[in-house]
Amino acid sequence: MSRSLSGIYKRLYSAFGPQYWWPADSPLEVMVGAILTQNTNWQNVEKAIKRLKEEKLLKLGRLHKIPQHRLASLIRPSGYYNIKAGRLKALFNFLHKEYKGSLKKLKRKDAQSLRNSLLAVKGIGPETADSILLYALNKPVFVIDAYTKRILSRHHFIQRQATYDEAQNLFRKNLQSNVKLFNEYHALLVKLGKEFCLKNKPRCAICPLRNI
DNA sequence: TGCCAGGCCGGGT
DNA sequence: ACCCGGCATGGC
Repeated sequence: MSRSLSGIYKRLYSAFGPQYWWPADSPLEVMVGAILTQNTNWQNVEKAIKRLKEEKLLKLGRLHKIPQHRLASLIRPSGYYNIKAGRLKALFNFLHKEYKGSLKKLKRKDAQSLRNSLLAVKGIGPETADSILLYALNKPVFVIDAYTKRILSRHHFIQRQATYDEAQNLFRKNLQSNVKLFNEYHALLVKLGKEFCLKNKPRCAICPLRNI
């Protein structure tokens, strides 16, 4: 039974319980965090977001106005700060221009066309786009990240070199399309990955999924 | 101490 | 269509 994706979900949920993702106070904060966490430890992202909050800057109007170099210095703890400041600016520009900062207008669009628009923003790739769709806009889209791929491949659900779309299709075809499920499942996979499925530990004797 | 973290882009084959 | 170097800080 655990050798199915829904069985694995049940096992993970039993082991770890709800993860309460995404840790943020607003959809905008989710979007900012989604870019800041690109190839970056979440702890560092928290430091950067804390600095933005201290300056009361987590509002689209303010973020859209501040100079990029100032934004870069504020998000410094998250690493790649010059690159990320540019990517954030591209996102803010998109939100401001296309939707005048209106979350309602954004959410009205269907997931597919929204995904395409997000992917057209420089600095937003498939994982960042899907994180925004799922965790900021509550669209039923499964997020694939490095942990998810590593876990799936180590348990022989996909090849090690499988593409993003291949991994995503696996979930899409084997699970009900459900925002709450996709939210919790991906969060649980990250939790598992951080604790038991590290890059430099190819075999893990105590993985909660070991006997699937 | 060196390795790694909730990716993505641009240039080269 | 892949493959690779670059981007950078902070924790263990």
